Amino acid sequence: MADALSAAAEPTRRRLLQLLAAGPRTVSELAEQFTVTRPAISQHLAVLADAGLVTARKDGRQRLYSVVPAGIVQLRAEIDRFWSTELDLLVDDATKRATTQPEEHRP
Amino acid sequence: MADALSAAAEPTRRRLLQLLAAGPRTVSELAEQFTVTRPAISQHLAVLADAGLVTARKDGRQRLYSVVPAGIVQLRAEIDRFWSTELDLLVDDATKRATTQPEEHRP
DNA sequence: CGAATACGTTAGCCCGGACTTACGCATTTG
DNA sequence: CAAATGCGTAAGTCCGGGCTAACGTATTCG
Repeated sequence: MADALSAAAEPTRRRLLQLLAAGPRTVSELAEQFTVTRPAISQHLAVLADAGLVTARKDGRQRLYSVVPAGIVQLRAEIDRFWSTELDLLVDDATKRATTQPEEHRP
Repeated sequence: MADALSAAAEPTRRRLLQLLAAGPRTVSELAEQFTVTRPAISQHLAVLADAGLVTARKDGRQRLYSVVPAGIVQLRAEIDRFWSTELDLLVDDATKRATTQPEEHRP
């Protein structure tokens, strides 16, 4: 099982996860949203599946892909582990400076 | 300026950002923490700089790299934009099931 | 049964990315 | 000034990732 964050970071797969977050979708439905071919989408889905982020169940001749909640939790954990407290403090600092002290550049 | 999330997702660069979050570091200090060579780290730092996530200032013959708060804010925004409400709900669901309803699998 | 549909899979291409080695440049130090 | 240090950069290698085209497979439908 590959690194969930690396798998999810790729732009096309990022978008796929967003689409699947709204509910299960077939491969064709997903492929419609992109300019690349359907096989390309299938391969991206395979990467996401390998990372434990999505799963598919057969439905007639369709394959219905869904997000795997446990995988999403895992992904969230990876993001949070990356996003250290120090980075949070930097964000707080930056937004505070931008909102309360807009004129701090003096000669 | 490249995609901040794609730039930050790469494992080595992820780690670089974490190290820099703790405070400014020289290239050599950073390179010590990795097995790859110093030029490799320099190149990774260049990618992060291109994405607006880090910056360097000259200090004698050293180059002191620091995190750019505005870039981190931008990165955070990208993550949040990716992390849709639906994904949040899935996480809530999954954790709730795991903590309050551990025995929900019945025939 | 044969055609059509909805896939996954394979093979192959190609480009980019991660890496190393070697070098060049500025700066400090003796 | 010369050596040493701390870098960035250039050149070249290599491998993997994303893509397409073509094919194989299961399922549905006429």
